[in-house]
Amino acid sequence: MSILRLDDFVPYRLSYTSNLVSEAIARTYESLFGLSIPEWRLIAVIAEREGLTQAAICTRTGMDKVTVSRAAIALSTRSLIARAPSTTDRRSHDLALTGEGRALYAQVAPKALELEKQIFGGLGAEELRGFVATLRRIDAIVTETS
Amino acid sequence: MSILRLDDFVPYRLSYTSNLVSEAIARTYESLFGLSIPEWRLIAVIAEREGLTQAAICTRTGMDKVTVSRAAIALSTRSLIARAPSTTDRRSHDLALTGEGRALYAQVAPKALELEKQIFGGLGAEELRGFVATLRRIDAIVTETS
DNA sequence: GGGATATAGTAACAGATGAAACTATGTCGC
DNA sequence: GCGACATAGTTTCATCTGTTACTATATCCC
Repeated sequence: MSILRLDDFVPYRLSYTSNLVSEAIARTYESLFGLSIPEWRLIAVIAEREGLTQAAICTRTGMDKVTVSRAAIALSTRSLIARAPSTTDRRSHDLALTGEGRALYAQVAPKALELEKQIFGGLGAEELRGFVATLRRIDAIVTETS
Repeated sequence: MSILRLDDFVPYRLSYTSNLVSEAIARTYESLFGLSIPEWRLIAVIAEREGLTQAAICTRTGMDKVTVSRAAIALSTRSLIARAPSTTDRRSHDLALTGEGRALYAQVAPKALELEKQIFGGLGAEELRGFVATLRRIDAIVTETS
């Protein structure tokens, strides 16, 4: 680690692999369901927990509020989510899946898990657990550093 | 891995962490040296091996040829790299660092290693080795799959 | 309760990114 | 050696992304 070879430079490797995976997944979501990655993420988090506001989604997922806003508008236009003005704070909207949205989720979720398995299933269970644990540790380091 | 929670979804975790790291690094390169990530990568690979063509850089780094072209033009404009028309193929240019480019590299490289250490040094040596090995394994899986 | 400040969300702008079209050169097969 | 196809690199364009500015509502504190 004391001389610089780009090919061994960890930030580079991380970005490289992440792009590879993201591209593969984005292509699939786009072609099968017409969803961008942010849109898919919104659907996924809302499915887990109805009634989230956009701001809540931002803090949960680290997405930018503009990205979330755009995704929410797009999904709402396609009637996949409903936006009810929050009763307690009229600035925010509570987001929920519509019937249509839930139906789509029921299709996307298994496909997502299948993709995950296709890509990461080749790793041993132990290796995968360690990998994800390391990712979370890196998150913590970067977050507290900056 | 059989029910979908976004927070445990590996492609999501990977992308999340990679973005965190990339942003931190991009900020540093930009503010200290006025370099974008693609520009920095070009400098790094050319420093390792003078005389690469743009196409060679594309295959090595997985960057898009347009990205490489733009970075090469920008670096050339700043006189950080020189582009000599290849003697064997007049379509391609052999890229090399100028004195100025080498001087910049001499500043950037230690900073890059320092950043790497700051972020990844907190992991155990064994953990880090395993992490990078897993990244490479994922590359192989995704590449052969698609 | 009313002015200063913060927050939710959107809009407008600016920069980055990649696909597709294009130019110039090279290679192959005949 | 010449027509067909491939490759290096740039330009164009359409899209995505984030920063900044703005509107509307909420909160704080005197």
